Amino acid sequence: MADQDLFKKVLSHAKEYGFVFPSSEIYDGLSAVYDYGQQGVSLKKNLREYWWKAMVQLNENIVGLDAAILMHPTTWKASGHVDAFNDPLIDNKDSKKRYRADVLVEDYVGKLDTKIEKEVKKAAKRFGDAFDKAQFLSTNPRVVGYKEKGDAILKRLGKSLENEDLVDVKSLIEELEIVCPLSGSKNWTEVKQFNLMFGTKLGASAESATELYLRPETAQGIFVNFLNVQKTGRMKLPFGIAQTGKAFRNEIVARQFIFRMREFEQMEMQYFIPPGTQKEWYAHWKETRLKWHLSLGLGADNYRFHDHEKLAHYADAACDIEFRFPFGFKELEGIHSRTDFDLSSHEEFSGKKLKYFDPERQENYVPYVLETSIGLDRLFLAVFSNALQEETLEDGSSRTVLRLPAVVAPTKVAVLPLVKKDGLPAIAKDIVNGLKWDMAVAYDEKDAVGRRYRRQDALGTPFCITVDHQTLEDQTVTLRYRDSMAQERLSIADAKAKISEAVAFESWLKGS
RNA sequence: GCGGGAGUAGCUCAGUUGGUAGAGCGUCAGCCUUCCAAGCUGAAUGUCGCCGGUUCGAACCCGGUCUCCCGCUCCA
Repeated sequence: MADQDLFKKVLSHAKEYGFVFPSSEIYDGLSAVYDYGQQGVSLKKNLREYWWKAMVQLNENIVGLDAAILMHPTTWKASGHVDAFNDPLIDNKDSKKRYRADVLVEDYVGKLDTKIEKEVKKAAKRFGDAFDKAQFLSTNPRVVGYKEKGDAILKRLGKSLENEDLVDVKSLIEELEIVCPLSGSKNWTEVKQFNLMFGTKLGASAESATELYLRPETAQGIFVNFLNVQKTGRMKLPFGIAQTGKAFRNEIVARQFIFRMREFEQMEMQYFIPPGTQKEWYAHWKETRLKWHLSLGLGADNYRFHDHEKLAHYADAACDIEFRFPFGFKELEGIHSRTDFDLSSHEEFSGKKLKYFDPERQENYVPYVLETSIGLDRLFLAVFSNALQEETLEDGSSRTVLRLPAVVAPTKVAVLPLVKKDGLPAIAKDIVNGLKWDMAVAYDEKDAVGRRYRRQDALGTPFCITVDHQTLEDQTVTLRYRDSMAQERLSIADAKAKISEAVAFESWLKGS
């Protein structure tokens, strides 16, 4: 299937079988916001659990946390988001290209610097060995003029940005006669401020209200609780804090179904380590996280690492684990070596010490942080789109099957009476009642059994148990496998044991 | 935000030069059926994305708007 067709199929299957719906659809939906339906909520919950168990349950030194979405506004100054998530943007009306207004001005100043360098080169050639660069820079009138002009521009830009005086930024661009690099045109729109963080207010009345943000990442909730957890949990470095939860970004363009949403769920683990050990822990978590992904069985070929060339302000190393989505390789999880940037910054802004006393080193220090951060919705999309297959059978007919990893499938087994009479439904319902304490189970008696199998295939149910007339005599049932369509006859207890083993967390994660 | 494409039943789509909407699959009820969809009978479901305009009359023409897909742009 062509990628484009596959993606369309993913969208309609997700809708048709109750996995994902557009948000508030009866009102035409809300751009880049989606709801998870009766099937999707289970798949999503199971994926979250699969991650949580691998992180928290299996690691003595990793503990959980559920921080609030709303945080003290200074948090986002300390984290750098207030600066980094606010971009003044300007469009060129002729080329239709959008630029960051401050970058345009900075590039202009960069050109002045280039001119200065040219003058220096020229002079150096002219004067030879007698050339004194420092003196030349401070005395040559042309060079001094460039330097002063550049400094004045940057100073004015800085001031305008600080005062959020976007009109002056526009004036600056006009006065400097900056042209669009592409079209050469000076036909600019107004400068607009784009804030990637959602704002809201704490307090009912307008006068007394405090401006708040919906968190753009869950990580900061972990950092501000670092000492709380470390002290009350008696944690020793290295240790980790894991958290899943919603984050919000007011993306200018949000696209590709649930891949980039304005409201999304992150699963993050911040690992606190002694300074100087970040390289080895970075390597460790890269390997560990890839293994975890591979344990889901979506195929090793569908993953790759992408190392970041350009590093964010907080990182000294960073990479993504990318997955082959229907629209190409895209980021699924990020692994960042965040240094001590966040904790140090929170120390500075809060005035509180966020240090750890290392009994081995006999010293106090701000720990370094190694972050793993995965988008749950992206993981959902990866698993779902990979699982959806249109299969041609030996007899030439086709079936739609959702080959979800059994450990995360919304329903583990469907119990089906072969026919809707002769007491078979009653037995099937007894089996359902016996199984439902241990696993998610469905019951269906409508239509021919073959059709019911196909319905379960489309929902990703890995097993079906069928009750027939022989069951009345010897208590055996048919266990039917989603992936192979094979069947085998066994006792109810044996069927249950087989299914339990096949859907067990341990069966999937152990050894990976 | 710009450009291109699209929006008709749960899903995929048809709908003639403008004359009050259809198919296939699915769903529901019943029949028939002893293990892999597409057997029989019957039924439900649409303000034709939304608002406005032109017209005697609009799913169709015009304007606006919302949403989705693709390409730019953006994504510390």
